[in-house]
Amino acid sequence: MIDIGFGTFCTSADGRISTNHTFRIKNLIFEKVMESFNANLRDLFRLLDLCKKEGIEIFRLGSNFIPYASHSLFKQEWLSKIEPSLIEAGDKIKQNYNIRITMHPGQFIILNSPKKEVLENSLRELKYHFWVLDTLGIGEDGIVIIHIGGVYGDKKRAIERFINNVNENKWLKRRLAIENDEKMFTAQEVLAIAKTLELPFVFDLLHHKLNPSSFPMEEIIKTWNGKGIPKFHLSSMGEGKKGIHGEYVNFEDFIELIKMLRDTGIKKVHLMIEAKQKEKAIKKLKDQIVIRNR
DNA sequence: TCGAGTCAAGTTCAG
DNA sequence: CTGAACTTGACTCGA
Repeated sequence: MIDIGFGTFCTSADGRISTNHTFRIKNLIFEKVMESFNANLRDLFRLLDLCKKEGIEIFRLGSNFIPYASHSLFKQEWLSKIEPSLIEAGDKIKQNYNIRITMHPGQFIILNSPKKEVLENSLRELKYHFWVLDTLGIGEDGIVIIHIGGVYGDKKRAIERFINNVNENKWLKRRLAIENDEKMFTAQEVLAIAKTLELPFVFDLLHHKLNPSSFPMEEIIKTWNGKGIPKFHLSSMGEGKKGIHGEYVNFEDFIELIKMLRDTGIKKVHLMIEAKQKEKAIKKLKDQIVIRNR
């Protein structure tokens, strides 16, 4: 039997608690940053309490935690004013919670873009993510997950660019993890990149089903060697519209992933449940597992 | 107070 | 050519 630690992200199911408070860029001043940051910090602990209560083992911090922190108009000295609160928060997390914290920046982070500016912006954004996790004192398993990026009409070149850009910015390897996406890069392709760069591979079942390929699951698990408990994304298709995350996870999808994992002999995994109903979706899944095992 | 429209950023593809 | 989708909803305005 595989030991499964479930994970949730950014907000509570009712949407009332969020680590993604923000404001409009035209209103960017230090006071607005602090207002959102303080709300995000307060809600982070509310969410960590919720996770503790629900037995959730992994939490994804929202990328808006410090709004516009990587924007060119954001003054870097503001970060040094925020730093003490983050260090304090990190201590509090270590003392009171046993939870893994990760991040997953948005679709704008593209390390294989042919445009110099896009690459630079992406690196700045990733640097901010690393800084947050480092300042909180989060361990090595606090990964930052991204997709490979665009294809630009030549996938081989696009992959080469990704590999070169990571190799030219070696600091990325400390926390970077890569994920297969639902359109462009299959699990098979991401696995090859992960092996070349020695990056952990976060396998996403829904993306794999929309963009299938064949690969040995043991190889995916091997990419996690020394980088924490192997992490997977699990979600189900929303009703009607394709590609959109559903409210809950279909039990069949859960079973499908577990079947893939079972034969590898892995003992423990983290499953990030990407469902709109967040902690409620986890609860429902756990209930179904209990019923199934009865 | 609430629903609708809008929001920093890239890229792709359905329609 | 446009809008919507991915990461995630949150904010803002006007009725």
